Amino acid sequence: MPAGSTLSHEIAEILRGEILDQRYREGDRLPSERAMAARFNASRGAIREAFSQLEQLGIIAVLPGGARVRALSSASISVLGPLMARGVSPDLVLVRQFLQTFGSLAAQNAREALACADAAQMNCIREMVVELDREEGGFSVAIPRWQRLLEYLATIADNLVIQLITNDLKAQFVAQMTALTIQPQIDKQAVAQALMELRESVPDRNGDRAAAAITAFFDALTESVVDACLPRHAQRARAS
Amino acid sequence: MPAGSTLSHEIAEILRGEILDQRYREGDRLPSERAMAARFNASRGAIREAFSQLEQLGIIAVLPGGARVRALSSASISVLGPLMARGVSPDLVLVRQFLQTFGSLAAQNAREALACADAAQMNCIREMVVELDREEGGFSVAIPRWQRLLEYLATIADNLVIQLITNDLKAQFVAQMTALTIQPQIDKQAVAQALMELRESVPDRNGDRAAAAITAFFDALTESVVDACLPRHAQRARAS
DNA sequence: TAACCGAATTGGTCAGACCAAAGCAAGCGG
DNA sequence: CCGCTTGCTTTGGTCTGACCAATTCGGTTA
Repeated sequence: MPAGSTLSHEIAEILRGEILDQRYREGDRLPSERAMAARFNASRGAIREAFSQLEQLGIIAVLPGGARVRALSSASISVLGPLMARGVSPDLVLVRQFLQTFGSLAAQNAREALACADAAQMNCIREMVVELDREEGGFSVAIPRWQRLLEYLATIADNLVIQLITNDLKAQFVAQMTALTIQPQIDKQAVAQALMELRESVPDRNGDRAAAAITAFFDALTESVVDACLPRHAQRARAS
Repeated sequence: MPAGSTLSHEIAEILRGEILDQRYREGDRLPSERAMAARFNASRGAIREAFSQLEQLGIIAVLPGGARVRALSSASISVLGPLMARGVSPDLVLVRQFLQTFGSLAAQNAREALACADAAQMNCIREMVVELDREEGGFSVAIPRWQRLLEYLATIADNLVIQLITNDLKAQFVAQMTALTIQPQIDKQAVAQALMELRESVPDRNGDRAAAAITAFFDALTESVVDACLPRHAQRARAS
């Protein structure tokens, strides 16, 4: 995981940025390994390792005759982080898409969790939902509680596919968000509504309804986060 | 994407299999690069490239002192394919999880698509839904139609995050499924129900309901596929 | 027993070399 | 003038052997 610790990682990082910035267009042939070695004052081995990483990222295809830039749409999730971080501030469209997607997966986790939780786990869920209802503290207090609930639901659902995806997504996204230090003004009414639905759906083991509640929560969260980001974008536009 | 074309890819593939088969336990140190080079009768460079691929896969961490096996839960999505294919037939739990997850993402696409489609696109969607309702042909005719609809919804939603995820998922999964040649007996009543909900929700632009319909479809699909796989598992158990 | 130190090991990088395949341009024949 | 073949050049894939810094590990010492 240490990104820029070794030379080959650093080189890969630089090239990744250049490719995501469209400095090489899709289908273009990258400069040869030897040329890259000369450019970065490195050995061919280091370049090859960097290329190998970019290949795993899905943004280049290295084949005899030259390495070629692939379409962004065929890349791996791991490009999302760099992609979001490309500009001065994260791309709002991507932020929205990320939160919505994350919400869908969380909702699915809830669905599965309610379908397979045992009595003790159901109790625990109910307690966490009640806990969520206590209103003291604002955004910074409520969010960690939601996180705990969602993580617990994920534990119960035990869906490896979702877990692997959210791993990747978190790795790509959390760094961006924590660096933002924004203060979202979340729509309390919408959250209260979602919470009520959640509280009612849990005892009934109504997975679909719980999923809908979590989706509603993420809808509200998405809007608030995007809104909170907007001023920064205006700021950036002014600066440039 | 050529998997076993080069030596380093082949080595990576072998080692990946051994790691996923738990031949090295989590946290274990892998044999050194030099030892691997001796084992595979290859150069250290080739081994290093193979290790680099496994590192990008998230199943090992290579750091000074030795390469260590990481927890499966911290791996990348790309291990799902090899993981499912490990046994003689795909792991049913993973198949179920995969389909459910895929369904969630498809449902989210539908939600977003209905929220942002223009008039022409709405028309197109409506037509495709009607097309779906024509009952001639069985599973093998209906599925491609659903695929087209879902893909079209994905095009309209234009959610890059979901697209990248489904890219990975498809790449991991499709190979497994097509190799199965199973004949799922899908619950026609459930599908009809979902279809009706879909048909009603589209004109209203009711994204939530459309999403629910698609989720319901995938629930039915999941059950039918898993059921269709069961005999094979029994067969496998008998054989071993 | 516990802290310490040094030798062996390990990953990271470099240099130079060879091969097979792909790319390319000049030259040939039509 | 066009099209094809030839042959040179470039490119990726691999190998060898070497050096460095950091980690590991075993034996020694307090």
